[in-house]
Amino acid sequence: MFEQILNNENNLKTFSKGEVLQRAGQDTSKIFLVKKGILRSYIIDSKGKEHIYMFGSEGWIVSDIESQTFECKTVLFIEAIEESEVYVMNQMSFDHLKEKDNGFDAMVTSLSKRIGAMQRRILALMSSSARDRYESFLQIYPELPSRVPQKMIASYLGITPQALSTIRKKIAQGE
Amino acid sequence: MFEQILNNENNLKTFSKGEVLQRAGQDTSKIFLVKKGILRSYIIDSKGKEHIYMFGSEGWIVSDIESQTFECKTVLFIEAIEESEVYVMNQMSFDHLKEKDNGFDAMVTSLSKRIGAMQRRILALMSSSARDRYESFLQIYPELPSRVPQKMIASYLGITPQALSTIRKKIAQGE
DNA sequence: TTCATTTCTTAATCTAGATTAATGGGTGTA
DNA sequence: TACACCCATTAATCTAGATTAAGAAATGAA
Repeated sequence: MFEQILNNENNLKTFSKGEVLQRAGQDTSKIFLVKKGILRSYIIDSKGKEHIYMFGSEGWIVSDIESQTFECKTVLFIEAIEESEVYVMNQMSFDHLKEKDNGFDAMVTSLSKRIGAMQRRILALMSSSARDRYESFLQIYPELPSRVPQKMIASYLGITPQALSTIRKKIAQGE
Repeated sequence: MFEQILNNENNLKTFSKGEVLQRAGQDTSKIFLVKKGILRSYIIDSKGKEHIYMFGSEGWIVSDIESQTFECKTVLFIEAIEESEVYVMNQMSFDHLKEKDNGFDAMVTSLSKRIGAMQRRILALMSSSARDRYESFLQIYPELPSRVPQKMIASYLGITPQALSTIRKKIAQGE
């Protein structure tokens, strides 16, 4: 959606597997638009445990929107899971996008879609079992399991790798 | 934020306590801006259990943004917890808002704020205990406990009323 | 290739919160 | 006043998933 507007090579950067694009505690969050590869954003809780907030593959925007909107320190880490090509913007160049043709419209649509996805996630976390969440995850992101290690999928689902392993086993055996 | 733009009496309606403004399974979601009172939106899961997705008091917009954006059937119920005065819009009159002065800008800001709140909620559901979530709830919404029954707060936190009751007891006794 | 590191699996035990059930307190109504 | 209904509390039991620990399989580096 923003690709055409953005498609210049100025701010296109390549990150290698495992490279951290942003850490928690920074003053402002940059905005990352994934051209190729996969990013993950996550928090580290008081016990030192990682919880994946979202994956972003081709076409997705990854950013700490909360810290950006409220101008407080970032809470999310952002890291490349694969070698990735990413457009890197700061808040200023992002604001610039709005002024362009249809920039606002594209932004409202993009934000609304994200809210829709988050709504589903919140409702699922509150009302579905880990297994049900895993099965919807497979339907919504069929390509991710082959690109993302299972322990990260577990972290996204809000469970431990061990729990995911037993769920997978039960599914493999006749349900 | 939208109040000035919207402040005409045409679409202002009053709903009494317990009245349902919208049910799941409808074709389109209306958009409700709360002038006075409190609404709640919730799903009913496959076991018939309610899960509160959000509360909306004065100044909040309550709507099923997902169904609206993707033009699919509504999944959320919306109900008045108190007698409430609410501006009722459909998608068309909402689109109209964008065209007005600063309409787009206000919308992007409003959507970003909501995403920030949802981000916190998702991370809390994944990484915090029920008690921690209750304590942050009290900080963020200090006025709600006096206006909303506890079983609804429990439903918002994703726990049972019984569990909330024991948490409250422990907090009341020296932590 | 070998060795080291990380990931995945399996199993035993533990725990936060669900479920079930019973009791007492409020509130509205007749 | 009494009755019905809803809400909050307390307690006993149950369970999904966490924790801990150990071994197997995959990955990567030299």
